[in-house]
Amino acid sequence: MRYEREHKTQTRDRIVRNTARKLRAEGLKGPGVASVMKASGLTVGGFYKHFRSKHELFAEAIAQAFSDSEKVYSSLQDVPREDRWKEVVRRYLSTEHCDHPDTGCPVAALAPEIARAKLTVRKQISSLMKERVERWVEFMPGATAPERERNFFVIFSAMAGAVSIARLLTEPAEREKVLVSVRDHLLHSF
Amino acid sequence: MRYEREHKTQTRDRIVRNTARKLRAEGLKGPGVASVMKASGLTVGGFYKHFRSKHELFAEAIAQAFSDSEKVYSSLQDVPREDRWKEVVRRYLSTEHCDHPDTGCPVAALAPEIARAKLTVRKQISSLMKERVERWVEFMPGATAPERERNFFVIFSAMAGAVSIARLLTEPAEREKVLVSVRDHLLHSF
DNA sequence: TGTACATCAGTGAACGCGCGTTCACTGATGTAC
DNA sequence: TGTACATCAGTGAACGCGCGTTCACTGATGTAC
Repeated sequence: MRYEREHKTQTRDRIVRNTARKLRAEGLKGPGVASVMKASGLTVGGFYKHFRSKHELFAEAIAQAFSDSEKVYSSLQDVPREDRWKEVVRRYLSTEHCDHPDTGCPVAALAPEIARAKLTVRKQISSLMKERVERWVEFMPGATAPERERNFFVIFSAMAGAVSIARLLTEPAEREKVLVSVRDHLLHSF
Repeated sequence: MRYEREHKTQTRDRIVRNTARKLRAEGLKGPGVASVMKASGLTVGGFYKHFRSKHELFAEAIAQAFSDSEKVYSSLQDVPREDRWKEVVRRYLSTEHCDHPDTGCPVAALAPEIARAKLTVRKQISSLMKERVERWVEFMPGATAPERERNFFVIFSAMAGAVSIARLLTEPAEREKVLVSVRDHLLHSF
């Protein structure tokens, strides 16, 4: 079977996207090569036609997870500029997000594992984080730019922490209590 | 060689403590049986004289990590009751804590991985978390008990999130900015 | 008091399994003649 | 127009290594006689 021009690129992209989800669901040491290929309807052997190594794929997949989670950004066009951060807080601290790590924020799902990764991966993520800060800071509450940056760190830390903690609790009522407490606090203190 | 009465218990305890540190440093899938035995000056073979399986040890070690991190509690006797939570915030968000995951808070070091663990482990951690809440709530800021509980969730989420995020950044100045921003915010908004 | 035996924490080699990687092969389609 | 060959994404078996677990063995000391 011979394929159309774009076929290989599309397959590669599909593998990266599926891996981005699997990593958030199963952790950095969760999915294996066979598993990510199967998730894309392929078999192990073909893997090295697309990637030099498992690490190459994983690095791309983490980056993909970061840009996935930037999609919220574009879906916020209708919301007034000054209310956008509140909408982000509501969505980030929703039961929906808490229950679906695989399509959610990679920081809440993977931060400690990324912190232990090789320096090259960490550097890459560090700069993705920097980009994220720059993109979001303008929507944050606060009178001056440095103040908005500090508030970004506070809001983002509180949200990521809350979701990480909620996810390790087993009782839905407890999980909800954490999410709601932090959500209410953030929405009322800026 | 035959050993004194307490020898075996002490050895077992030493393995658990070393594993508690290794898990926070290397993650739940980091250290192997050989590695934790070596860290205690022993060889692989003896492992199953102390534990039924690697999972049994790991479950105990996570619990150990939780009770390790409760030691802060007892070192706070000199601090006036109403200032204790501030001292906890300062220590939790210190460079010292950020740079030493292995002796630090297991939530900041392992939360997402624990969230993915087997239900039995998660249930155990869930109840350890509940105990932690109960122990700390009385020192939290707030007029009423429910308010103090909500504030505990906010403060703890923000601290754990900040340290997790700081740890994945590569530049010390950036790490510090996150820690300081969150610390100042928490100390000034309750 | 002396000797043979039991005890048991710890050793180190071996086994089996999962996983990353390699490799010879497949087979449908485009191209050369 | 028809036929032989090249291409190349994908297949599936095999290899090697690490790791959890098992097991026969060690050797120092306590105990029985």
